[in-house]
Amino acid sequence: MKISAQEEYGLRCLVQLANLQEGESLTLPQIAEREGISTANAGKLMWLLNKAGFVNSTRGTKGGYFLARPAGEIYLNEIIKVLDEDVLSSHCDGYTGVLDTCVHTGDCGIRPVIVGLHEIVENALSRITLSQLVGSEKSVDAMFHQIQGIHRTIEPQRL
Amino acid sequence: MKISAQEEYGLRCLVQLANLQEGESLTLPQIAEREGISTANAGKLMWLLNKAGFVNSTRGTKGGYFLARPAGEIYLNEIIKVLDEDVLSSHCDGYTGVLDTCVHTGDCGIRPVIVGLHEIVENALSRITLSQLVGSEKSVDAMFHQIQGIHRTIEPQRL
DNA sequence: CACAATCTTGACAAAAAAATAATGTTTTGA
DNA sequence: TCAAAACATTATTTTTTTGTCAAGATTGTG
Repeated sequence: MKISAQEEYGLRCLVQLANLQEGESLTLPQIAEREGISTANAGKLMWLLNKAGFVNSTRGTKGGYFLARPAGEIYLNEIIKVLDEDVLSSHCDGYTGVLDTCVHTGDCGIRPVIVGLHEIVENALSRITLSQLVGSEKSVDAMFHQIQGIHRTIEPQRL
Repeated sequence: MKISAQEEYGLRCLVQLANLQEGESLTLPQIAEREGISTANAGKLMWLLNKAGFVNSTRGTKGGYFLARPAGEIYLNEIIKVLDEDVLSSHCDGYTGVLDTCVHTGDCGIRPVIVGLHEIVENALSRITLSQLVGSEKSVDAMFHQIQGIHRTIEPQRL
C-alpha cells in the first residue's frame, strides 16, 4: 500500500501554494523549481488540481496559481481522492485476474479488510487541513500524532 | 494510496492455504483456478511467499504448497511488508522528481503525514492474522471493526 | 528406471503509470 | 499591435509494474 507519484507531488505543490500570502501566486516554473520536478510535470498536476477546484489560475504575464479556498478549509482526504482517482470504488473491478469478474464477488473474506483500511486512512486524512502542513517537520509531526492519538518514542527523521 | 496487484493476489493465495486442513496442500494450478489468475502468475507469487518464509512446498507428484506456520500466527502486516517490498523505508528516495535527492530532505512538512499513515495502517494490520480471514465476509467485517474499534452504519457490499 | 506431475528460476512481453513534448490560447506591457 | 510570459490541452515517449513463457530441477509411481 503506497502513495502514488501523483499524490505525493500534487500534495507538495498544494503545500507550496498554502505558504503564500493573500494575493500572491506562483508560476509553473516557480512551483517546479521549489519541488524539484519538471515544469511540464508541474503543469499537468496543476491542471488536474485546477479542474478539481482546489486552485485557480490567471494567464498571461504576471499570471500564476493560487489556492481557490483558504488552506484551512481544504482537507487532505479531498485532495487524495482527486489525485488518486477514488481508487476504492473500483477495487473489485480492478483485481479480477484473467477473468472478467473477481471470483470472490459473492462473499469475500478480504474485502472488509481493504474497505476497512481505506476507512482508516480516509478518517485520518479527513482531520488534517492543508494549512496544518505548512510548519516545520517537528510541529507537523506533533500535530498529526495529537490529532490521531498516537504516541511515538522516537524522533521523526529522514527515511 | 492503494493496494498493489501483488499485495492483493498474494494475500488471496495465502488465504486459500489458510483454508486447508493439516497435511493438505494446493498445487499451482489449483491455487490459480481458485483465485482466477494464471498459473504462471500464481507461481511467481508463491515463489515470493516461499522465499519470505510464509509457505513451504514439496515438488513432484502429490506436491504443492502449504503454510509454513499456523495461520493464527501469521499477521497481515508481515505479509504486506514482503509483498510491497517495505515501501516506506525508501519513500524519500523514491520521490525526488528530476533531482538526485528530494528537495525537502532537511525539514519536510509532509513526511510526518506519510510516516503517520503508514504507522496507522501497519498498526491496523498487525492485529489481524490469516486465520481471521477465513470466515464469511460478514464475520470478517465484524471482526475487523471490533478489533479496530470502528463502527459503521451501512452493510458491507460489493464495490 | 523412465515418465509424468510438480515446483524453480530467469528472461521476456504486455500493460499501466509517469513524465515529457508539442501546440494552442490568453494576458500584459512596451 | 506585437512580442514575451504564462496557462491549457492533447499527444508521445519513457519508465515501472505486471504478467507470461520456457527451460530446468525434483519427486513420486508403476
